[in-house]
Amino acid sequence: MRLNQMLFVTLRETPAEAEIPSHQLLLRGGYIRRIGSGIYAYMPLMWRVLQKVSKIVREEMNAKGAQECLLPQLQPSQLWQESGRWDTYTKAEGIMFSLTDRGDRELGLGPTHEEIITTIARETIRSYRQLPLNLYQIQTKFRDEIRPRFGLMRGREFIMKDAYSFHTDEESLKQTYQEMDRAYRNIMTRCGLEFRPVDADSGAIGGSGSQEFMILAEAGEDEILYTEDGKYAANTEKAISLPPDVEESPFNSYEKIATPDTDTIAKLTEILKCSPTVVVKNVLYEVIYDSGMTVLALINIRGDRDVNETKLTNELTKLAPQYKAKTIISLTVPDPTAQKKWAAKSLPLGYVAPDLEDNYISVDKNVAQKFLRLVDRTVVDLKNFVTGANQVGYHVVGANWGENFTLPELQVDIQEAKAGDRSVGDPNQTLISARGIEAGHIFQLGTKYSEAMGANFTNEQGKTEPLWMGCYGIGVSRLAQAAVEQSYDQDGIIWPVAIAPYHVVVIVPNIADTEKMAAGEKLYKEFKQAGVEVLLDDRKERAGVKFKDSELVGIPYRVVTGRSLEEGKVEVVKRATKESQDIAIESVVEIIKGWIEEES
RNA sequence: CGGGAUGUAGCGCAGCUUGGUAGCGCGCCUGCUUUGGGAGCAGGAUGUCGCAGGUUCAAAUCCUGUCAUCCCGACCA
Repeated sequence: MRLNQMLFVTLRETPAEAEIPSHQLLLRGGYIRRIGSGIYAYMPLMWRVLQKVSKIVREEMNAKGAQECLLPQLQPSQLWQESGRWDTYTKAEGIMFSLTDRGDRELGLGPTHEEIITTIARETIRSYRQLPLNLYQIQTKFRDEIRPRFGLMRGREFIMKDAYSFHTDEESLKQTYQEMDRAYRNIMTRCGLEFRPVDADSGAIGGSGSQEFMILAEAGEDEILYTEDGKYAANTEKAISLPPDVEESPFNSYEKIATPDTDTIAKLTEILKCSPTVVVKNVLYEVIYDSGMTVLALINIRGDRDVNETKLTNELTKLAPQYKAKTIISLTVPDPTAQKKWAAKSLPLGYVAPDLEDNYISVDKNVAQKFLRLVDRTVVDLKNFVTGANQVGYHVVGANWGENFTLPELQVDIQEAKAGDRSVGDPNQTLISARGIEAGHIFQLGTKYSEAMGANFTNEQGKTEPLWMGCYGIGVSRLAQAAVEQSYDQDGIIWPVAIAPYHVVVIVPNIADTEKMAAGEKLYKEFKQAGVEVLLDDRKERAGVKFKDSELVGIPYRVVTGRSLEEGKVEVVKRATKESQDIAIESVVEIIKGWIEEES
C-alpha cells in the first residue's frame, strides 16, 4: 500500500482521553478513532492487525477440530428467560443492551452466546454419535459496561472469539478443555505475547473449572498471584493461600477493656500491644438478593486479613435459596445512610462482636430478621482472641469460641490471598503478585445451560441425558491492544511481527529525488512479489516526519532509500532494537523475508 | 450508582475570578525556500464557545437545568 493513497492520519499530541500507553499509541498512530464512550472505529491499519489475530485464532481452533460458524447478535429474550439469565443480565448485572421491537418483542444484543448455541444444540444434537462437537465464531459482542475504559480494553462493543463444546460426559469435556488450553497457549505464543494461565473465578457465566489467560502488563485490571516454581497461578479473586502464622496472644483471661478511639485494627493493636493475627475482625455486609430480600451478613475474619468479595459473593449465592432467591443484586459495606434503612438502633461501629444481637435489625418483611453469620477459616482455631464488645470504646480480650462466643456454623474460605502469603500446595513457596490483562477465559460449564434449556442427547444405552458443555473466549480486540501495552517504547508501538499490520515500510526520504524514488518503487514492487506485506512512504513529507511516523506506527522493518544508495545499498532498521545496517539493494528483499519467516 | 473533574477550531490548551472585537501552539490550504529526525518565511481557511432556559443594554464568562466525556470504586473477553 502506498501511504500517499492511504487514509493515514497520525496525531502528534496525545488525546486527553487516553490514559494508558497502548490506548494513547493506538489513537496517535491512527489505528482507532473513538465514536462514543466505549465505542471505537477500527481504521485500516487496526483492521489488518485484528484480522491477523483472528487468523491465528482460526488456525489454532481449526487445528483442534473446532468448526467456525456465525451466530446472531440480536437475541430473543425468551431464550435468556429459559436459562434464567434475562433478569440477571438486564437488571442485576445490567450488562446486556436490550430493546423492544415494533411487535413489542423483547430482544437483547448479544454479550455472549450460550443461549443461542444451546438452542441450536438441542435442535440438532440427538445422539452420542454426533459428539463431541466444538463450535466457534469470531463476532462483535455488546456489553453495557458501566465504565468503559482504556480504549479497546474495555469497550461496549468489542470483537471476541467464543467457542462452545458439547460432550457426552465430563471426561470428554475435560479432554476438550485441555485441548483448548493448549490452543490458547499456542495463540498467545504465536501472537508474541508474554502471558500466564491462571485459575479463575467463573463469575456469572457459571460452571466449575475455569482458567484465564493473562497478558502480563502493568496497566492490567487484574492482579494475579503465582509461585516462583510456576506450579500455582491464580487470579486474586480466586487465589487461595496460607496466611502468616498466628502470633501468641498476650491475653489468657477473658476481660473487657476500655479501648477508646480504636475503631480500626491498626489503632487497636497499637494500644493493646498485640498482633493483628489474634484479633477477630467483624465486617458487616449488606446483601440484596434478586427476591428483593435484604440480608445483613456478619463476617468474622482475622484482623490482618481482608475479605475477598468475589469469594464472599460465591458463598452468598450458594445460600440464595434460603432467601427464595437465585442470585445477588448487590453486595456492599453499608454506610451510615444505608444502615438507617434497617438498623433498629445505632450500631457499635468499630466495636462489633461476633455475637451482635439480631435485635439491631428493625422489623421489616423485606429484611432478614437474623444476621447471616459467616466465619472465615482464619479465625476458627484462634485462641484467646481480641474482638469488639458491642459497645463503643470497649473491646474484649482473651476470648475463645465455645466459651465466650458461639462459633458460627457456616465456616468458609473468604480471605483474600496476598503477595507474600505461603502457597497452599507447597508452603515453601510464597506468592508473588503481578498485573495482567485478561485476554482469554476457558470454562467447564457442565450441564448448567443444557439442563435449564433442555438440551439433551441419547446415550449409547438409549437413555436421555443433558449435554455436557464447555465455553472458551478470547477477546480479539483486547488482545491486540494488550500486545501494544506489552511492547512499546518512547517513540511508539513495537508490533510483534506476527500481528503487525505490515512487515516492512519502504521510506523514500525525498520523493523529489528521482533516483531514490525509483529505488523505492522498485523495492516496493519486489517486496510485494516476494509476498512481503509492504508500505511505501511516498508522501510529500520531510524525512523526519516519515521516520517518526514509522516508529509510532511500529512496522517491524524499515528500509530507507537514502544516502547509501550511491554505494548500491539501502539502510535497514529493526523497529524493536533500532539496530541499523546497510544492505545491498539486490539482496535486501530476500534477507528481510528471511527475518519475517523466522519471527512469525 | 456513589465520589471527583471537564466540555472553547481536527488535536492540545488559554480566556471565565472582575460580562463588552474568541485567542495560542500543532495540524490543514497556497506560494517560495529547505530536503536524513515531527523545517523556515509569507499569506489563508476553520468556531451555533456541549445543549436549553434565565439574568443583563450586552453572556464563552453569572444563575438554573440538561446532555456528553473522562478519572477513582463494584462488573467482564
